Parts: sequence; structure tokens; C-alpha cells
Amino acid sequence: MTNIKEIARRAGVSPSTASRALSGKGYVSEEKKRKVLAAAEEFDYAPNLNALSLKTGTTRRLGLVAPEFAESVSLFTGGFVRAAEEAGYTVTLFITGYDKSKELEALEALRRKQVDALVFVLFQSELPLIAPYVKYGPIVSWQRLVHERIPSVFMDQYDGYMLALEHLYAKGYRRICNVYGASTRLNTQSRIEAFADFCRKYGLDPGVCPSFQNMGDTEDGERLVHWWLENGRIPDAFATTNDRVAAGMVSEARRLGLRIPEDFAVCGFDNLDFAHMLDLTTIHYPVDEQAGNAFAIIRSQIEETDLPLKPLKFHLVERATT
Amino acid sequence: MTNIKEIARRAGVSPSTASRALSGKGYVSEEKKRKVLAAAEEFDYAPNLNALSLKTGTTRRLGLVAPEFAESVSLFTGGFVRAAEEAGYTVTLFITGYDKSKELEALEALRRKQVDALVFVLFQSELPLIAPYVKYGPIVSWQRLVHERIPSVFMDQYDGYMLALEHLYAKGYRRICNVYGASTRLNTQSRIEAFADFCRKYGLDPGVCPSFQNMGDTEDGERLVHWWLENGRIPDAFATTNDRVAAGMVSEARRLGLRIPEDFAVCGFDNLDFAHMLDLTTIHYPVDEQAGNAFAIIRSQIEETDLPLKPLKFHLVERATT
DNA sequence: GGTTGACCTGCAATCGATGTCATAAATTAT
DNA sequence: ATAATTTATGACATCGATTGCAGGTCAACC
Repeated sequence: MTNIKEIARRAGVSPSTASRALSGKGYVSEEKKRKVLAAAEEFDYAPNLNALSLKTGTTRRLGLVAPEFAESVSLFTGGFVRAAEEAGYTVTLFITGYDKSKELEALEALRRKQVDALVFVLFQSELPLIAPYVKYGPIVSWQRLVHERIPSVFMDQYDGYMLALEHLYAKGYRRICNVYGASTRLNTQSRIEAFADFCRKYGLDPGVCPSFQNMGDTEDGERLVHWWLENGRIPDAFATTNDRVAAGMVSEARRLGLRIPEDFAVCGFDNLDFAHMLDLTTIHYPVDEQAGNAFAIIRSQIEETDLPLKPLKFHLVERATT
Repeated sequence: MTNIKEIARRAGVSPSTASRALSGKGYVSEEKKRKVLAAAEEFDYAPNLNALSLKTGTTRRLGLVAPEFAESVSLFTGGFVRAAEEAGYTVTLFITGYDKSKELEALEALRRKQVDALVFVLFQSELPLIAPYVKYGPIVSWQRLVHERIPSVFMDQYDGYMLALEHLYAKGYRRICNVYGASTRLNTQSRIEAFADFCRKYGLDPGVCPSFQNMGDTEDGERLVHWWLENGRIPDAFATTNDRVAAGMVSEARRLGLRIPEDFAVCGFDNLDFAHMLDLTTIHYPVDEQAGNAFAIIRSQIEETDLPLKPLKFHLVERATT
């Protein structure tokens, strides 16, 4: 439509002068500046960002790669986008559905300069496949990992899980069942350590209940209740990997007429939206702020400054299920 | 990095030939084609999308404008992004926080050719402010509205609400309380009509219970329960604007020791994730598919074809609260 | 043998901005 | 009065691709 040449013509100056007038850089006489600005106003000029991106080699656009938009991912996304917009960046979404080839597409988008940087929320690909792409722009991960070129903004869940265990102990529960998430995640390892330390501290037998791994969905929680009803004495309390599993346990228990926390207690993790509706005791996970930190790291790398990260802490939200 | 000129040089041809070889358009001898492809492979060539966008004036990037990233918005977003990626488009997110100036930024992004089109999920701005921007690219709305240049993919909630009312009637509830959403929304009007028709059909007195408007949050639901406990005989059933309100009512009732549906029934709307956890009877709203339709409309306009839209229907999901 | 048309290739323009450079006028310093 | 500096401006190259056009070869056809 109306480009800068057109504006220059209308104002009776060269494109260079028009550019200077509009950007405010370099020398321009007051008079011509006025004319250019007037022409820009009149003919509704807006710079073409693609031209700028080509020229500068940068887009002020970041890519966010996530498998889907469930609860905590959308929290993270919201926090990330807000932080980015605040600083004048824009965010492009890549949804992978746990498909590695889709993850590759996001990496290619970085290579083709469609985005300046990438944040991986959760991913499937092997690290050695992702790593070479850092030469095209910063890559940050939410998922916990160890790599010298790809920082991750994870929080070690040892502390958070210990919070849950201590709370259950304080409430008088002794036979505690661990409901862990994916066994491959480093956080599961942290939680296992936390439990071991917890048992040592209070002289409890770590083997009093079996632990469970790879639990993640509401359905897992529902099944778990049934498993226990059919296989021996139900534990005093469950410390779970996330609120979804916890919610599944709580709602299934209610359906079966069991009372919570009298028949058994449940502590969730994450403090998602619906935890409040279910009156679920849980550990609050500051996903929002963490997303802000992810952005800060990216921005630090892009702008070669050193932005401070917000220190984050888990905290207990006590409700009615413990 | 490595651009097409570099590849051309390495392959011993001109950039034009290299371009033709890479794109497969126009005549290129087999031999040179091989050489170009080999060079591209060897030197890890990837086209700069910004250059392409500048040249073609199109980005294959769409903007999605939403106030925040809560439940149903993220469902819509997920559906939209999946549909877009399927067709080779990418989606950039604009989160407004109900701030009109942020909505304007999204519109400006369209004008500056950062995106080819926009979809507004929910917005605050007046239509006459948005409308002029359609000359820069298609704009579609999820929020229901009437405008000849801005199509909206709303579903008239008359049918869905009637489904809820009929269900409550069939279950034997007669004193039904309407819990409506924002009074400014056209959908609220549709629901009021549905209720009027419903009462006429069954010879019920529409004024048997007061109706409520501008309910939207969990907290509204919680307050509503208290209001009724303090102000007269509680209705047999509540037909609500969305699951959040319904969830607030259900969870507050449980907290207060009331039994559902014996003391009162509640029917939600949307069938969000957590409805299952709360065993909430609700009306399923096919947000996913609707987002797909929103994309189809945009694509039709961009590519000047005429893609079919998927016909959508509400349906009842009966659970334990009615 | 000359015309036609398919095939192949590279030059140069283009998309819309920025920025370097040369040139020149106006101003200040010496 | 002259040198040095600041101010002002436009021509032109550049970012990285695509594409119209002109010029060329070569086989086929009449």
C-alpha cells in the first residue's frame, strides 16, 4: 500500500530523509520533518515489518513449542506471552501433539528466521537433535534438562514434594503412598530422594506402601483408588504428582461414597484452577513467574544484557482433602 | 548465513537458476539441478522466510487475539492452531487482558503485515474501530456479532440452552433458575428467548424464580448459593451460563453440606475439563471444531476458495448433578 | 533451409525499509 | 579570512529471495 517511498514523494523529499524523519535518527530539518510526518499521517503510513525483519535479520518474535494446551501449559503460555508483550516481543505458537516431526518444524522456523528464539515447554526429541539449532538463536526449556547451551527454568521439585510430605506428617498421616509421574523425568528422581530423606528424618519405613510411577491423568487417579480397594489396606494419605491425578482420586472416592480425608487424604501438586473447586490441598507451583523467567533468559541472550531472574518458591495451599 | 547466492556460487550457477532448481519451477537442466541441490544440502541452506514475506507480501502467519488464556479460550486456541498448522499456517498470540490498546496493537500487526489475518476470540473494542482494518486482511470473530465484513463463528446458544432446560424438565425439576452471563452478549438474549419459549411450551410461570445476569466466575456461583440460602426457598434446579459458575455452586454446596441434586440440581455449560472431575451435568460445546471453522473461513478468504464448514451441534452430557 | 517452439540460463528489477557515503550549505572556531 | 565542524539531503547499495525478459542452443517440422 503506502510505503515509505510514497510518503517521501508526497512530502517532496527522498526516501532516506523520510526514513530519518520517521525514525528520528540523523539530521532532518524541522520543516521537512513536519512535512513527512504530515504525509505519513495523511496517507496512513505503517512500516512493513517484513522489510524490517529482512534488513535487520531479527523479528522480535519468539516461538513457544508445546505438545498441547492443557492446564499448566496454558498457564505457562499465558505468563510467557504476557512477559514477552511487555517487552515488545510477540509469540508464535507451535503445537506438536507429542510429534517429533512437529518439533523439528519449530526448529526449522528458527533456522529460517521466522522467530528469534524458541522456548520448549515439553518435548520428545533427543537433545542432540535440538542442540545444533542454538546457533540460529537462543533455545530455552521448561522441561528439566542438563545441557550447557540450552538453559532450563525448571524448579527442583524436591522442596515442593518435601512440603507435601511434611504437611501430611504434621497432620498425623504415617502410611503415605507416593504417586509419581513419568519415570524418565528428573523430577521424579528428586521426589524419590525427598521421600527417602523424609523417611530417614522421621524414622519411617519407606516400604510401608508401594509407590506408583507414570501416573499423570485423572483416569490414573481413578484407577488407583480401585486398585487399592481391591489390593489391601488403603494408605493414610497420598502424595501425588499433580492435581489431575489427585482430582481423579478425590472425585472417584466421592463417587464411591468414601470420605476424604477420613478414609484417606490426598495432596495434589501444581494448584491448578480446578483444585479450588475440589477443595484440594495442593502445592502451589508458580508457573506464571517461571514463564517470566524463561522469557528473561531469552531476552538476556538476545539483547546481550543480564536480566535478573525472580527467585521462586513452592508453597502449600491447605484445603479440605488432608 | 548461507543464502541462495552462496549456494548458487558453490554450484557454479546464477541465483535465478538456483532458485528455479530449489523451487522446481521453470526450466533447469538435470545436471545443474543436481549440483544446486547438492550444494544446498552440503551447506545447510534454508530460505529466509522474511525475504519471502517481503517479496510475496504474505506471511502464512495468523494472529489470534484473546483477553487471557483460561479454559475455553485455550481450547479454542488449541483447535485453531492445530487446524492452521495442518494447512501450513502458523499462529501468533496476542493477549490483551481486556485492554483495548492491546487489541489495537494486534490490528496494527495486521496492518504492518506481521500477520495475514486475525481471529478475535473475545474483545472489548467497538466494531467501528476494528472494521476499517479488514482492508489489510481478513478478520474473523468468535464472539458473536453482526457485521457484513467481519464474519463470526458463534453458535446460537438458543439450542444448547434449550437442551439444558428440556433435560431439567425431563428430570422433574419445575422451579428453574436462570443464571445468565454478561447482559451485553447476544447469547444472553438467545437464552432468555429459549427460556420464554420453554415456559410457554410447558405452561410454566417464567417468573417463579428471579433470574441472574452477569454471572461468569466460580465466585459468582459460590455467592449465588449463599444468596439463595438467605433469600427464600432455593430453586429445584439451576441452568447456568458456564461450567465455572456451575462448579462454584456445586463446590460451595458440598462445603455447606448440601446434597446435589437432592437439594438442588445444577446444569453447567461448555463441558470443560473439570466438569468431569466434579461430575457436573453440562452441555457440551464443540469449541475445537468451531475453531477449525474459524480457520476455514479465514483460509477461504485468503486463498479465495470456498472451504466447507463443519456443522456443529451442542449435546447434553449427563452426569451426577441433575 | 528457414521457421517454430521447447528448453536453458543469467541479468536486472522488485518487494520496503535502513544506512553509508558523497556533497554542499550553514555555522562555529581559530 | 580560512579552516573545521555541524547540519542537511539525496543517490545508491543492501538485506534474500523471486521473476520477467532477453538471448541463446537445439531438435523438429514444413
